[in-house]
Amino acid sequence: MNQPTQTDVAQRAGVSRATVSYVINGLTDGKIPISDETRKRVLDAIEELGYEPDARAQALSSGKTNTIALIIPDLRNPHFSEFASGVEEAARAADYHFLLSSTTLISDEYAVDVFKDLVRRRFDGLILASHFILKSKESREILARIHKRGLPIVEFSDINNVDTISADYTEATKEVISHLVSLGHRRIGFVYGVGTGGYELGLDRLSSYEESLQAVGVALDPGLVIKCGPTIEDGYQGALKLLQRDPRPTAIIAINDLLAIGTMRAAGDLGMCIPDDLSIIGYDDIPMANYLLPRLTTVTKDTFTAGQTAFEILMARMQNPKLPRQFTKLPTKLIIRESTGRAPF
Amino acid sequence: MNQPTQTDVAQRAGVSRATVSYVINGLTDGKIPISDETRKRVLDAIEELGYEPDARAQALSSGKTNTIALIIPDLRNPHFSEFASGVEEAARAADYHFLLSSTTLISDEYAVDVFKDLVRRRFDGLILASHFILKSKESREILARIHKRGLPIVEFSDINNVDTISADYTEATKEVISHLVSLGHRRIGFVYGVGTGGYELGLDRLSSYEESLQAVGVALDPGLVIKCGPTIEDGYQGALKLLQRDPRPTAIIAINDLLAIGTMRAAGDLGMCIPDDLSIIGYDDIPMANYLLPRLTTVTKDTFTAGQTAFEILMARMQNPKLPRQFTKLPTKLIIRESTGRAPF
DNA sequence: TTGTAGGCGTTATCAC
DNA sequence: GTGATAACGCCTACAA
Repeated sequence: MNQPTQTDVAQRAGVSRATVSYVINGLTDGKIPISDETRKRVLDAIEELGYEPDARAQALSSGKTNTIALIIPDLRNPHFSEFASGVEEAARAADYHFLLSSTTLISDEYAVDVFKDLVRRRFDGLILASHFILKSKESREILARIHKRGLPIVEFSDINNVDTISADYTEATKEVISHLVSLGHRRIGFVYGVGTGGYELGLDRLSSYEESLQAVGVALDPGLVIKCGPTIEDGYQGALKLLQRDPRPTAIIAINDLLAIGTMRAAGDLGMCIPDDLSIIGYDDIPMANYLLPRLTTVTKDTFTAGQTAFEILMARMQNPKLPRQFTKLPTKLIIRESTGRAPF
Repeated sequence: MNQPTQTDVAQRAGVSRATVSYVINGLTDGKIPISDETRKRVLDAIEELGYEPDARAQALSSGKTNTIALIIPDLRNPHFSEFASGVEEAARAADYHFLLSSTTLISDEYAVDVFKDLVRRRFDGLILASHFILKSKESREILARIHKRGLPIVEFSDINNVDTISADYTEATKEVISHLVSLGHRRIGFVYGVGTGGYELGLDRLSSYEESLQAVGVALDPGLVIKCGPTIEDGYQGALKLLQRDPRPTAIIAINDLLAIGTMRAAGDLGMCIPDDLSIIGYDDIPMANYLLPRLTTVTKDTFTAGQTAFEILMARMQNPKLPRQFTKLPTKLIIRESTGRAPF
């Protein structure tokens, strides 16, 4: 691409390069050392040439990249694309460039590549929604290094010594359990996912599940907990296994809505009716959840807003690196819809 | 962020900056003018410092950004995130950086901003899956300008004089219609979306719908065609309207699976059973389509692969700008699942 | 085999 | 008010 440069603009306007630079970003200061006539000539030249400043050169020269990076595990999971949209819009509103990468559910080396690639582009702040990449020693090192250099980071979990934003599922999961128990459920299955590198997702929800169950005096049955992969199909397979046990669970909790959808399908394939034969609950409240047949009971956390919030925390840290470490807990709430009902027997 | 620089590496290894540069990218040539001993010293220094070259400086200096950009309308539509994933993986495999932006379903000015932002970062090639932004005169100008400068572009439609990749829905839509007609349907509704700036999506499918219908001798009824927005909720509302007509359609075609899901929900809310009371067909075959209750009959086009293909076309163009203009038609296919059945009356 | 020097498009610091 | 000039981090002849 051969975009026009400042020099082109300067020539066309018959001024020096520095003057062009002043016109472009000098007016932010109260001091405006440029005559109106000159300024107009420059602006006209910019307009005619379709000049846009080269952000790379600006960054190089000024030391400010004006860029934040976001790493998510999978672009195709609505939960994360929702989150990413929130971050993107907030970043753009604050005039930040936005680099989005997904580690995808491939391999650990892939994640390391993604990380390195990002580091090469340089950025002023990082939002990390991928626990995955922390599994590999190499990426942990990269992360530790940039963190030590003072690069602001907001993380979605609690692994490193950085600002943290996470959903607090404790209360909501307690609600989930008491909702189910009050409907007569006692055998409550749990489906959770494993990502790349064996990192387990939803352990927070799992422990809440166990605690809440014990709190209401229901004995734990390890056979009711299924660990599977992160895709819908994985959820489907996991639920299938769970439902073929005897006695089978009368309700299943899945750690996200995708897995819950797989679970719904599994129930359907076994000829069960939701919620009459089986109650199902997910987490995330993806937009689609409210349009499924039946509408999915789920735990919401307004993921789009979470993305915006993550950016705000990052922004605060970038502006003031000395801020004490921030822990942000997002509120979650059980949304009771149509996929839960009385226990069948 | 204060990453170490080439200079740091050079000092630590006790060599000049140029030598470091050679070690980093000189070995790709057959010519390796560096002694093994020196090379090792340099590589060690890189390792110890955790040095990663600054891609911006590299780009500035070499003139090659090694970056492609992708613009999609909405990150939250599984169809596009699928496509984006395909592009991202292909790009990464080819060692290209990848800039993803979504114009989101907001405003036209927003889209222009996105576009300008991208131009500032400079890139070697562009994949444009957002017709939206072409609606605004300003963005058309930007696009025309960078195109005139010889920047390779692959587009998802046929608007400009660039390489094009698009799905050919003609055959598949013909299949859709004959499938429905053979099941006894005569009143077949059609739900399509309108994006930002009034740009109409799915006009190709609409005209195929009309032609195919006439070809089998079914009279067109404009009242059976509903134009709505692009979200699930829009599809829901649109279908609701359609279904409250008298006589109501016995089948509905939605131009994408999201709208189809909204349609399914609308039917559900009106107490209709799918497919006994109403048949529904979508387009895109998003992963979820095969897990819905009932499984959605849809027209597939392997969107992930489409993303990879788009990148390959772009790559070919970048390597050889003189290539004749490429038109790539993606094959589509009707996948009959459970959401279509005999007409009820 | 290695080092020197100029340039990529900016910004920022000086003089004029 | 405006115009040189030195960085920024890297690449690439060309010289040593």
